[in-house]
Amino acid sequence: MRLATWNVNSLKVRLPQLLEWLARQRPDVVCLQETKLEDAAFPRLEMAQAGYAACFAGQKTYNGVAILSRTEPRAVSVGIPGFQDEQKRVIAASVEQVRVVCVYVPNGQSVGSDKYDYKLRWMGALTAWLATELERHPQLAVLGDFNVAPEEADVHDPRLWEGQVLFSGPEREAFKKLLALGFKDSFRLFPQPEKAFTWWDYRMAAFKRNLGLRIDHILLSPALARRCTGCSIDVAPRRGARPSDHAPVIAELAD
DNA sequence: ATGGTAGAAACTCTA
Repeated sequence: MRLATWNVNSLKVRLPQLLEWLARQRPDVVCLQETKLEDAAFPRLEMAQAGYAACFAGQKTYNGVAILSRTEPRAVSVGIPGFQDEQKRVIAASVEQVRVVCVYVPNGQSVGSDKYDYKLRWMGALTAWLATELERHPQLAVLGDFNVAPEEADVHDPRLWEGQVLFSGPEREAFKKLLALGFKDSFRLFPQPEKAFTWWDYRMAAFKRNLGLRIDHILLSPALARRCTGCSIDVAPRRGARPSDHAPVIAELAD
């Protein structure tokens, strides 16, 4: 089973790129973030024609998450239970025997801002919820844009980013607490090239200079981590015309 | 010293 995540930064704009990428990579499950679409505008038909069922939770202008899957997603749930949030950032569904959680963690804007506090509260609520989900669903995968670079190796210039949003101590600690539940960062289960990133700012020719961060992750429960045979970042879509600022990440699970 | 770019929407906010 091939599991993927991609922050598309507007599904409306990125639909042609997504369709081309689906045809090339043939993933079984794809978690999308920043769809920026109300549910009525979700391109259900185009997805069906590409061979994918979909569940989605969107809103106008900002946020919005979706799960595409080759087979019909079951037991779909939206949001973090008990955590009041107007922003559409979480959708979960069962696909075959795997419980899939798609997350779009708040960006946080800048350290000390209201949005940063919201990000840390949000990550705390996510962690508490996932602790219970792990017990309910041993085969659990959490995929998405976490807006946190966990380690120095995940940042093009750790000294420059020290203490900055996406790499600050409290954010990295919050991410560590998530891993402490038992999840594995699938990317780090395997040898990887140096300076492997999933996001590059649109500005200052950051992609061309590979000034990126690895903030999109595929976390696997212990049972799924044992089945994982590979994880990689596909930078090809970031090179193309009118790209998202994020590249997709793909993990492979043995049957 | 607050730029640089992209997206959505509406003359600004978010990332």
